[in-house]
Amino acid sequence: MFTANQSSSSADTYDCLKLANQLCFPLYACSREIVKKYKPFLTELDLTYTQYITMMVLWERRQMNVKELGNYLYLDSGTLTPLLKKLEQKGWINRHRAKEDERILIVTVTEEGEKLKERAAKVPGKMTSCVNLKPEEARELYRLLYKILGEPAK
Amino acid sequence: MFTANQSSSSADTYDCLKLANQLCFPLYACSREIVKKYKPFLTELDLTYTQYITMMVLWERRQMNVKELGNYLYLDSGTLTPLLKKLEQKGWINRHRAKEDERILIVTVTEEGEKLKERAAKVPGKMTSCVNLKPEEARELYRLLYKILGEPAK
DNA sequence: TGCCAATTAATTGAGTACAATGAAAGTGAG
DNA sequence: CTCACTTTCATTGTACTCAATTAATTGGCA
Repeated sequence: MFTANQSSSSADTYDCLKLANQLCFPLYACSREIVKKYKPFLTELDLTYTQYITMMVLWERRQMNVKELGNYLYLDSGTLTPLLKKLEQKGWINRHRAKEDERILIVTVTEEGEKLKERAAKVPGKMTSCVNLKPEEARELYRLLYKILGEPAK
Repeated sequence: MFTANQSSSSADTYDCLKLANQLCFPLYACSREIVKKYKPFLTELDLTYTQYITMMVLWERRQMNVKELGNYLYLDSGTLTPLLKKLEQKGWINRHRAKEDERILIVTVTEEGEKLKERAAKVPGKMTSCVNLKPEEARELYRLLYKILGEPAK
């Protein structure tokens, strides 16, 4: 069920095409609005949102290759390759090929990157006030989104 | 509350930075995954997702200016101007200035655009099988997303 | 061993997103 | 009336996003 039908008493042939009946649209709009709210906090750290979540995975795992990163973030090398080059330029990560398999590019966090983590730790707290959901609503939203993504929400 | 804390027995200083604790991330990933699922159906109509939701608003209202469109879609002229020019090229809309106020650009749907609507009406149904939420879950998701967007879910 | 299919990143091209700036058209207080 | 201010859209530049293609490397198998 991907159109959010509310009980329509007067059914139009094209009701299914009304923006208000789409579930995909608030998802799309909401995602962009949230990213926009992050922007001022991330700009302070010289990070874009995509760079931020990439660093987030790397801070947690210290070392990953491009394919693993892509699986975590639902991004492909077309997005990640230039993004990782930028993070390398900024001095937060290193990129080098695996000796045992030259196809694989390994990404690691530098010391500078670790320092950035300390500053970034303040970002999630600052976002708290930006969304007016009750804790149980946030948990339910989290569950539903991961259900769509086809992964157990743990 | 914008980090989706699950009861953490062993608290790490940096737990707040774990991807799994973010609510923004599944929102961002989910939005892109859904758009990706639309792609084959929309490609058939020679539409991108953003063009699709733009046409959706126009099919409903027949006539709108750029500012109104932007308010509906949470997009600005930087995105809409080139997009509308493309839709005009394809012959589905017309763009012309309002006589009473030359600043305002009015967008209307052409006859060809109306024909496209008939073909597009099949898209929402095709998406149905792509998301495995129960109807009440879809409604709840819809409500929560519009709560974040700061609008009543009607 | 040598070749072929699979794997992994990088590249390319089209299309968004969006902040910042620009330009033209209205508006309104003095 | 007029000039500063606002509104509206267009433009510019940076950064994704992703499908499709390319290139290098590896592993399997005849």
